[in-house]
Amino acid sequence: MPELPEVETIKSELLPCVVGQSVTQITILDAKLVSGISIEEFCRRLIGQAIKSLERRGKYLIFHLADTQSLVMHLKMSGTLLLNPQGTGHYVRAIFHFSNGIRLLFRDPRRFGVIWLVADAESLVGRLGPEVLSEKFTPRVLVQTLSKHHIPIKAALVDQSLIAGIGNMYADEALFAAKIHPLKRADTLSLEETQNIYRSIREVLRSAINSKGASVDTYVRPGGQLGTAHFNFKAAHRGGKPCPVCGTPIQRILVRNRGSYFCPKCQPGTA
DNA sequence: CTTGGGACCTGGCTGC
DNA sequence: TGCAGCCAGGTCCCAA
Repeated sequence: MPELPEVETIKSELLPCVVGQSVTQITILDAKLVSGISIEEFCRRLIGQAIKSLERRGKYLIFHLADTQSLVMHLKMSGTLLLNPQGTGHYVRAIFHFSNGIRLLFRDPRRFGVIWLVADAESLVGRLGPEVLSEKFTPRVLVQTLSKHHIPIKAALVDQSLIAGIGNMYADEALFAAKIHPLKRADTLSLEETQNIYRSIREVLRSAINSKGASVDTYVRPGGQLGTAHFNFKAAHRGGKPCPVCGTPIQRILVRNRGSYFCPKCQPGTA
């Protein structure tokens, strides 16, 4: 599942291959992939454009183009970007060719991913909250944000309009590390609990970036290698398995209709 | 306005 | 073996 560490890894590994290059040819294999404009217009406006820079914002990947348009991609759950893979393989929804001969494939079995070509990327990412790893996201910001919402802390952490970048699995990992029950209401947390969550979020995400993301499902790096962050998971996707701290079986519940894993002994609480 | 839950999508896995 | 049903989940949309 591409969350912040996965998209950040993709950005870093794509960057040296595409920045400074121009798009020479595009093949769209799934008409649903491009949002807002026709395939014809998409290709006409994009072909010949040089990639000026590559940026991650939340879980969005933004290719800034020389003419100030932006090519924006969201991989959603099963999207991956592959550089010069051997063969083509299944589930490829688009192929981009670059002036240096590189081919970039958008592979996406569940077909949730979306691509936009927009004049201003802010129209898409402007509603996101502060970047979770940026200097703007301070403990004080988290305290103020959480105090305004009477919703489960797990739901608050994955709400991109509150904080940009945290997804389902890393929210579970951060709450495990902070020993907070996922259903505890955001506005009922103590200052100390919130500060623990803040530290845990940053640590979990930085560690996952160092591990090049978590290959729990379809995620692979652009070169095809797996990430290794999932080997460090203590709660996420470990239903029924022993808690690494106390041995109690990790429990799975639904929070906002999303599978949520936690240790009922280390993260006591409420419901 | 706030909060909660379903829809979208499909491959892989489990259990009868 | 075959098949129904569950599970993965980011974001949008609608209902209470």
